[in-house]
Amino acid sequence: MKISAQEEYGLRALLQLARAETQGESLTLGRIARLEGISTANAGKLMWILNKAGLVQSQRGTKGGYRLARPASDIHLNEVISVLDNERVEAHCKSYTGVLDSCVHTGDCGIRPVIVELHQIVDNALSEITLSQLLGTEATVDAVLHKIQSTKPRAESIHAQV
Amino acid sequence: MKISAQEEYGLRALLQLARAETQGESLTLGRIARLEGISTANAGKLMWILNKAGLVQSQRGTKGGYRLARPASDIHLNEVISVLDNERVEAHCKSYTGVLDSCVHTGDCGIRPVIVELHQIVDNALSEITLSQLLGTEATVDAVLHKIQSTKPRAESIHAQV
DNA sequence: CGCCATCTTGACTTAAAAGTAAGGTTTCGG
DNA sequence: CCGAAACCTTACTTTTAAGTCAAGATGGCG
Repeated sequence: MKISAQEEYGLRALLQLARAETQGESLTLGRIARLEGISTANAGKLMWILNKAGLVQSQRGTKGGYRLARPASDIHLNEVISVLDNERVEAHCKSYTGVLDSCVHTGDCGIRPVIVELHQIVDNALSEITLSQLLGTEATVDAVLHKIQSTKPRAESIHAQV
Repeated sequence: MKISAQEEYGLRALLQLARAETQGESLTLGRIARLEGISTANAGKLMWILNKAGLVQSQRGTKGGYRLARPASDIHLNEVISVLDNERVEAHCKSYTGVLDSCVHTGDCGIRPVIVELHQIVDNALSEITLSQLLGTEATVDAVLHKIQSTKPRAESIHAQV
């Protein structure tokens, strides 16, 4: 049970956009990538998904970039996670045929209800948080960029462990 | 944000063991594999992890098999998930150096607290469920096995989608 | 003792996610 | 109308998780 890389980067990217929005700015891919600490190619893929899902709007050409498609106060985290949750696979039981309730364990499976409930709990918790609510503790785009630039490079492949 | 295959199979395997326990039985790898609809090789790997973590006890040789290391009423789902959560990677931010609080976004990152809180919510929810609580709605081992055997084979690679 | 059933262990293969690269398209500004 | 800035799209590579295989170790039972 963990958050995927796309989910985490997507949340943070949207938060950066929300922050930029308060200053009437949009953010280019390169800028988002630097803010996130990922490659522009990777950021491009991410933003394309968010764009397709209608969470952000893109503007091509000079002076282009991304901005939120809706007010930050109207974007709830559960929607973001839902969009980025890779293919939304939620159960792995190989005895499941793809048709709801047609798992051979149906009726005998005490685990599936737990998974469903778990998903609802997470969704409820995230649905109560909007991007604008997270803005309070955030620094400005420029401050973050400056901090990142003044930090020495490090390996890309290190993951946070708890 | 999804449950991994190991987590799901592990939960169900432990539930099968809890059910067997009520009849004073232990379960062999082959039996667990059939109950789960996975290969014995895969089940072996899974059970070895649970064994190493002290959740189950194994007995080799004739009349061997697995049984719960503790009463089902004493095994909470959060412990199971924790053991099976692959390497327990919980954040993907590549600007994170592996030392707690040393992410370049620290202090500017509004997302990490959300992830931490989310994890706690899930853990709390799971910590209130024990294996024995799930037993109520379960059929007997024999009933499940019979049902599985009477079901036609199907592709292994189909995943549940919601 | 010796054999069989069973778990153990590590190496290997396959499948999925993450990340990269490159060429194409659109827009703006001169 | 041209060129640079910026996004779009597809294909490819790398990494990680999932699943398989086979040889080894262990315990029970005749």
